[in-house]
Amino acid sequence: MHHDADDTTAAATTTRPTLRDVAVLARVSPKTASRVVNGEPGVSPAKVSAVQRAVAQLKYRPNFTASTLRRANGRTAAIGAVLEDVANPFSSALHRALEDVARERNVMIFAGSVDEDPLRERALVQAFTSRQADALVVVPASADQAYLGQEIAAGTPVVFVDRPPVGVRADAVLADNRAGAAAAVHHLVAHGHRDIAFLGDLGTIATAQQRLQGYKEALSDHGIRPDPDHIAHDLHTEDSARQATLRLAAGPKPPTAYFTAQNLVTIGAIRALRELDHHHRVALVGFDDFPLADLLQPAVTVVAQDPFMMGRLAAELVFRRLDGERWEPTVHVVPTRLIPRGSGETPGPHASRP
Amino acid sequence: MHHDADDTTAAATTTRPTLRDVAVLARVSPKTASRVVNGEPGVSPAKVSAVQRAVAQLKYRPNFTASTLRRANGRTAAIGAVLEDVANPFSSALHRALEDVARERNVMIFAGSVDEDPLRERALVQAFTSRQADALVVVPASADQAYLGQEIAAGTPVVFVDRPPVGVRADAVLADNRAGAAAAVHHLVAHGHRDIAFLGDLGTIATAQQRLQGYKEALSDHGIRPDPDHIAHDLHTEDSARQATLRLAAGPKPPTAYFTAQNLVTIGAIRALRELDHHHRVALVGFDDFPLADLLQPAVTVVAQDPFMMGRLAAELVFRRLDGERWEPTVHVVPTRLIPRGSGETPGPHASRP
DNA sequence: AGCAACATTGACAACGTGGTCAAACGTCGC
DNA sequence: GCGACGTTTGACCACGTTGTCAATGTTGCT
Repeated sequence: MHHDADDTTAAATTTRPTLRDVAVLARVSPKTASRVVNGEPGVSPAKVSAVQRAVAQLKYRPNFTASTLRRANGRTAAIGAVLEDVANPFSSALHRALEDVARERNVMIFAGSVDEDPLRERALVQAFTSRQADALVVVPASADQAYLGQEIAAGTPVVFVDRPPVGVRADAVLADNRAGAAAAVHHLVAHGHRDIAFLGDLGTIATAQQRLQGYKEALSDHGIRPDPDHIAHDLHTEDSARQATLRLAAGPKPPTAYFTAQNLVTIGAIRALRELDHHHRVALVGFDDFPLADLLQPAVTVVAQDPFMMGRLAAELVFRRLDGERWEPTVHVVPTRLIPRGSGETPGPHASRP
Repeated sequence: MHHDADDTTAAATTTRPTLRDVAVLARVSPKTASRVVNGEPGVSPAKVSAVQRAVAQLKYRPNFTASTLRRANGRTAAIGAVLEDVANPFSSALHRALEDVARERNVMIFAGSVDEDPLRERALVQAFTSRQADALVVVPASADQAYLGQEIAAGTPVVFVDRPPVGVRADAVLADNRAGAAAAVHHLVAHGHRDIAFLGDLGTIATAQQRLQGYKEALSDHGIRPDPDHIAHDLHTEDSARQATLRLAAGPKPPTAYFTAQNLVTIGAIRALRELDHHHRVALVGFDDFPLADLLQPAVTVVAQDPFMMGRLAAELVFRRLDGERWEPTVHVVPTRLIPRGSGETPGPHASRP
């Protein structure tokens, strides 16, 4: 007997029963016990039930990690998600979408927050790979992900989400940031605005750059030269966005419209406009939708991404690769959708019908 | 040589290098390679650097799961979080707090969503334990968690969060639902309300029951008999809350104030009151804070929980147990805080100063 | 020189499981 | 009664790693 036979009161620290214990109790070999536990055919009914009784009696649960070590494919049925911040709505929607697809295949998710720290990104990737995650889904924060090259070469599916890979070839699922930003600007111009401010996240983030590019291109489509004084970068918190907005609004020639290129930036700008009581005369379009945007006054016009769709797509790419499908790394662009709700339709000085 | 020597182009499917490969390349025994990788003392500088060179050349990464299997304590440095829904703000704040504490100890988090499905809860617990999670943090959805008894007896720390354990003794971190709900009702009464509706989540959820209890107790403290027609249960979506609110407001004697006992319920009620244009004459206090509550008009008075604190506390309990500390299972109650913002201060018919 | 004390190293086994393969058993046909 | 065949079973080892312990090499001391 491996365990102290103490059926009534559990000992202070009982060690978990193993397949050996089951085998001993059922008077079969460990291998036969293994067969029964895994439902393999070719075991006599008598032994099957003996093993099942032993399993029930000992409350045996297989050690999946040990089994992984031994099994042919070596899959851990876990995938790692390297996210920006598990608590932010975009990341957590992504996370949930991954989970929903993974759940169908009994695959679990490891998730971690990077907080835009490249070192943290590497640490997480390292932690997930050393735990033998079957695949990685990464929202990169670093400038270069060449360090992932060996993982990808070793056959681990890696899918980038929201931001393209740099220094390595891999699948990517990206929002159409340029087009979305351009759509926002076209929308504002169509409502009579020409002095449109750009408030953006950290310049190091690829999506921030693309949104700025879309903004500039759309302006130039209308023959408008962007005013450098109306462009604010590196706003990574609500409050820095708020202060930038206050600064712009207090300037010599305040913008009549704002394109806020990220979630928190949008909210910070709204706070500032409220404080100034400008929120009903200045237009605003935000990039990325957020809960309750439709309940604010005015309701907030946004360029919505679809994080849920992006996560689902990323997960599907992961599983197709895990299923053995092969293809050249591809970028999948998920379109954005402009949702007019009010704040983006405030007429500007050049509105056709004033 | 274990690997095909192909340094320039990676083969289609290279197998990951193992400690054996490192040892062979460095011309040492696997054990010595292991010592170097783990920074153990007592290895000559020459071999240390030989092994380090081999590690770098092969880009060797330890297989943490194999190491776990062999090591004395058998820790996987991962804990499982059984949450309501990784994408909802309460769960994801909890998740983030767990991560922040765990990160200091290089422990990763497995997270999964239960969606109030008891079967899913068991499946997740099973998945985490079969992957040898060192500990579990559980927001239970089932009626009875006796099935966790063996895990706890086997020494796996299990901490319940938000909802108390049933059928098993374990640490729990709970919000003070009763007191919080009572505070909301006292607040509304103090502002002149007596017809206060209760809108609650699924009656199966312990917190919903406790909030209802706090509501009733507070009313009776003021000598008010709760009106059964003003109590609505089992509102688990925004829209069901919205419809319930519309129903109540259309009733013969509509309430002058609402206590909405959960996040989505609060938002659904707000939508309904907006539709009816009652939002400025009816009072509302919600249980659980949410982003932008202060930006709505009126800003929403809430009884705020502190999910971040709850997660942090739960994680600390987990790690103290993992560090070998022992104590009787304890319930930790985290206080709530009423944040007056406007919607809860709308004066009622019995306001002292009309 | 001789021996003890210490530092370094590797052989071996084991963690819990499953793949491989041969042994043991029964069954059938002739 | 014998060989061929199919079914059931377990012995053995390996997955990648590390704990144990003995073997080897080195140093210092008398």
